[in-house]
Amino acid sequence: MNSLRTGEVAQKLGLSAQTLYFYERIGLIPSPQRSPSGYRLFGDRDVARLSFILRVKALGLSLDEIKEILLLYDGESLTCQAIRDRLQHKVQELDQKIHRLQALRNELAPLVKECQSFLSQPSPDGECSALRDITGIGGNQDA
Amino acid sequence: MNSLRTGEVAQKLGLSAQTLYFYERIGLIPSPQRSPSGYRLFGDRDVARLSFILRVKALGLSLDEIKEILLLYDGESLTCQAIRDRLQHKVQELDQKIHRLQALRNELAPLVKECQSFLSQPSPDGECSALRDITGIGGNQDA
DNA sequence: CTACACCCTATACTTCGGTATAGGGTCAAG
DNA sequence: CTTGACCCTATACCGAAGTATAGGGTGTAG
Repeated sequence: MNSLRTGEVAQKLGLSAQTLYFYERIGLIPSPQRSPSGYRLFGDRDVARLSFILRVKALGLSLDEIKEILLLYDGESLTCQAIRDRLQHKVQELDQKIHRLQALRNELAPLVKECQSFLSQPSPDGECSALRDITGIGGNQDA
Repeated sequence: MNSLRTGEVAQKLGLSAQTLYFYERIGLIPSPQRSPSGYRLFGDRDVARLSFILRVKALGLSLDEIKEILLLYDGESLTCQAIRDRLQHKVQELDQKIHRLQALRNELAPLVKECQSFLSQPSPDGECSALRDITGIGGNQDA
């Protein structure tokens, strides 16, 4: 039944005290016990819950997603299935995001190359095609 | 010299009027001309500038990055080199982001598989290893 | 003249995950 | 008793890219 104060927990987990207050405020963790003078006293379970939060957060889940998982946990209905569904959903989201970023990258990269080749070997008309592609007009479209 | 009012430009470009005000406020576009009664009148160049903004934004540059490019443009010093530097920087950023997301995905995906195999073929101890991995303890860590 | 669509400004609010600040209380050492 | 480290609450603020709302003016058709 060892209990730690806010600063100690913060230190131990690499958070700031303010972040702990914040997590409490948004309902990610329950209000811990208090000492007679009002200091928070975090028990082992509180610290374990926070560790869990940090572990899952490091996996890339948002605080809201973690909160949802913890609600299941609090209701003792944290099943393998429930976790699986959430993780799978997250993996799908990541896949989508990765694809979108790759598409973007593949659109951008050729433009860089065009610029590069123009710089090393300017075309006769003195216009970089990438610049034209992007601005949609010539070098300076005032006209 | 056809000029469009706010709503018409918004409609044409798929923005809201509020967004146009916003772009003006943050200095992304100059204040357009006004009618005697104070209505904004967007000329061809204004619309072209907005199109450019949207085109580049769709490539994934932030409004700040676009603003920076437009400053060069306004100073008539929008060189191929300047564009190239910015684009290349952006491509590098995208590469980093993609790698981080992929690392995340590769950490998450095996957990989903573990859950899957547990669901189809529960282990004798009745515990899903992924769940154990994530929570750090058993199904319900109160103890 | 009135209704209605459209326009204007200014301000506040949104999401996300906190951080920063102000203003005060508690506790142990010296 | 005072100093200093720690703790508390409440509130405001950050970036990004807008959205929403309030409260008012304009322009035109009936």
